[in-house]
Amino acid sequence: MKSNLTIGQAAKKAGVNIQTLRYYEGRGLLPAEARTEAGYRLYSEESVQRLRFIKNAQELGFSLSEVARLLKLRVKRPNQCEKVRKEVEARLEVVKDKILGLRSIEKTLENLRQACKTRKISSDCPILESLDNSNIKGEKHGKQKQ
Amino acid sequence: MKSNLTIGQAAKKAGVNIQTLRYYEGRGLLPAEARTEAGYRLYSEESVQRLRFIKNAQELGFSLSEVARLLKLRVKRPNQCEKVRKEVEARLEVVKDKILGLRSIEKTLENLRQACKTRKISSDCPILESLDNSNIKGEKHGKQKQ
DNA sequence: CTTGACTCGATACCTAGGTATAGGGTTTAT
DNA sequence: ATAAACCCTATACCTAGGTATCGAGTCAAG
Repeated sequence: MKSNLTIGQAAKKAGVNIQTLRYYEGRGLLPAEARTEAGYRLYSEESVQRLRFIKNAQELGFSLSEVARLLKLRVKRPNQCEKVRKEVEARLEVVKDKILGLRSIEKTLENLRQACKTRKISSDCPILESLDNSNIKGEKHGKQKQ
Repeated sequence: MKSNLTIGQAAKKAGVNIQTLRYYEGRGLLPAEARTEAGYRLYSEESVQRLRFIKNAQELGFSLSEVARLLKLRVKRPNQCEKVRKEVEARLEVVKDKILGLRSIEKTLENLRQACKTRKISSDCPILESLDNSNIKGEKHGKQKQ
């Protein structure tokens, strides 16, 4: 189905503000698709899906420009494969780093939950143990000495 | 060790701007600890650890107020256990949701990488398949209105 | 055919999270 | 003992990501 929603309907379906759609269009995150005779924007289901993707990705710590990079990923012509593959690898690394960071927090929280059950006092801040100095992530911007 | 760093040293160690430390202090993310006679702030290793935690957590999509909630988690007195445990559960749920979202993107990217290798054309945007309606969690998106 | 809801583009405004600057005191190395 | 390099508070400014408003056109219902 190619539902052809008005901007208001699309916004409602995606759970965002109308102005946000126009803003995203300006930023190239949402294609400037069809219009009615009168110039009203028309949206498809895919646009709604895109909106939801954008919102979800933002919650995962991606900026709008990072989201744009993710949305651009696709193999349009076979000879571009290598270029796309490289970009996919790069995005994948970022995603995997984030997962590691979250896993680390998750583990700490689970330990803390356990500590709660056994009523063990934690004098210092346990959450600091996750994501600490031993920072999992790439560290390509240089480290510092102690 | 209680290294007692100046604000500049602490900032450098954590890889952030000096003003950021003062800003965080204002927001209650960083304790307003000791000062020298002249009123210079002094920081411990733990403050540096805190700064790094904050920065990492931001990359994972936590706002500063969410970071504050994470940093407050600890069992101070045994009779507060239940309250803490509840908050831990809540944070844990958020973290697990984020992990699911990222896993979904990860999987899609890995499929795409595979598709690259076999030079398979993807006419529509594959990344949209992740995080879509498949958004496992409880739909807290309630708002709009122009 | 009018009225209310909706849309348009353009512009102004807002919040979060910083970053820079000004004016003044402190510490340190020369 | 003086200049460079820090630090202080306070205030101004900046970017990202929207959100609200304005005047004007459009559409659907009565």
